[in-house]
Amino acid sequence: MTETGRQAWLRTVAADVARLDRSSSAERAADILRRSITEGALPPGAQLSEVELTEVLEVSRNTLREAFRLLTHEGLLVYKLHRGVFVPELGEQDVIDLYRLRRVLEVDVVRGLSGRDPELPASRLEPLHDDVEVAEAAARADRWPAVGTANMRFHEHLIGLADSSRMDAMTGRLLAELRLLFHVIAAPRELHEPYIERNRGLLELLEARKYDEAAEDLHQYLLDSEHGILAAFRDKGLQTPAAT
Amino acid sequence: MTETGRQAWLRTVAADVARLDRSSSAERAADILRRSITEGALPPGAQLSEVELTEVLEVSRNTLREAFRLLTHEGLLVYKLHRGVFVPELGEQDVIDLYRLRRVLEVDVVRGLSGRDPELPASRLEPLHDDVEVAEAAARADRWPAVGTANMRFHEHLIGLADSSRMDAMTGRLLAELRLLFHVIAAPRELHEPYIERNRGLLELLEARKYDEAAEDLHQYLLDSEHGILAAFRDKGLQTPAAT
DNA sequence: AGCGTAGGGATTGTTGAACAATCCTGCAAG
DNA sequence: CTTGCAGGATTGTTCAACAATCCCTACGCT
Repeated sequence: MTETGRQAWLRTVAADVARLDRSSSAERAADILRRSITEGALPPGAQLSEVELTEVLEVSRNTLREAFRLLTHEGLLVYKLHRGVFVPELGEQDVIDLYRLRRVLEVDVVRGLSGRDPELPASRLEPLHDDVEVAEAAARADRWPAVGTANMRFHEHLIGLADSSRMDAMTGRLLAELRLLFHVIAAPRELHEPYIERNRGLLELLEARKYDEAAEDLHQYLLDSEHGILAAFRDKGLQTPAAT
Repeated sequence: MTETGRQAWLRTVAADVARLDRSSSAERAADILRRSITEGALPPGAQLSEVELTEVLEVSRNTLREAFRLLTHEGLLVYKLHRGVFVPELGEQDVIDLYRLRRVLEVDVVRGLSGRDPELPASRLEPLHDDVEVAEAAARADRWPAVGTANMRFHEHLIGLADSSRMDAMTGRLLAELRLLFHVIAAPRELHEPYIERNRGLLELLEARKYDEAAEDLHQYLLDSEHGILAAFRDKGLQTPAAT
């Protein structure tokens, strides 16, 4: 095992320990709900009944409501007063909003890599490398939702290069909302396939330390991705839900 | 915290409880705590005891915990599992992190004003105009914390020009955290005074539709502000608290 | 003395029930 | 067809009790 490989393993273990350490019932319930939402089991617009979920998740209503609050903060649920919690229905306006923020944050991170005092160690790019390979393997197995997950993780790791905890938190939320959008699109292959190759290309630019070029590439990448999602939206005839 | 200091704070809260009759209990409790934190009555690092606050705020522990969650989402409190809630202690690293995000977001908003299809109506700048005048009036009355509040509102309204709900939410949180930092700085006048004039200057550039020039000005503005806060930090000998 | 460890006290985490407030549904009157 | 009004169901809020965990102190060991 290489030295960097060992460090990657240690990071994994440390992450697991941290996950066990923070085991509160509300967060466990939130984890389960988060997966149900991001994997599409709970479609946009669905209502989450309190009594029903207390039975399934085996937690009290108070704890469940705390889990709701956590997910509300992540943008995966919305409260409607005296009516309950729902999986949000995002529209074209949300796509535009989300991608504007993605472009601002991600492009700035890449551009900021050029002026670092200690130059970025090559080992920092390994998680990105792994994500690309996972995506390629999933594509060969025709598992397109897994490709989408790997692509998203690529962008999370990309933001992680900035060493900004607040950027990490914001990105986590943005990508969670983006995942909501993916589930209303019928063609996951057409949606995700082009970006496997583009992620690899971006990674190669980063490895070559051509940061400004990479930033320009990423900017166009995100514009294209936004355009693709908007086009899929219009094909499906989906409209922005009426604001309450 | 000294015993007399704590009692003084408790009296303040009790007065607030008597004055505020409206609104739900959880939000009312959150309102009182928010003011206590942003106005400095609860210093960074202070622990908020549940039983003590239930007595003072006259709510149940569950309701109080609900208020804690609301404030946690705003970045004004942090949870430590099985240890309680604390007012976060921010350090130099947080200043750098917060200002990096402020620069990225605010400068992008201003730069994005140039390419709008319907040009920005002059009326959209009115809130900014009001904020500047409020700050100037507060300065004449030597009310420097109020100057800081008005300056912050100026930047909130600036971000609001982008019509992005997600940027608004992020900015609200960033500025709340920033306010936490102000209270460990002894000289509010030196901290806030220079930016009254700079806000007016920035506003005039916006009114003249010189958006690129305004973006450049704002960029330097935020660099200077960051530098000032970091300098004040080092004068006080404050260090970044150890990460848990 | 120094170190590790077990117990006690205090604090937080979680639960279930109870009650109030609000929304939705269906029906009847105009 | 619209309006108004019960009735039932769901959410909003509170409370008190119990379980789990942490911190601190005192004890025993080397």
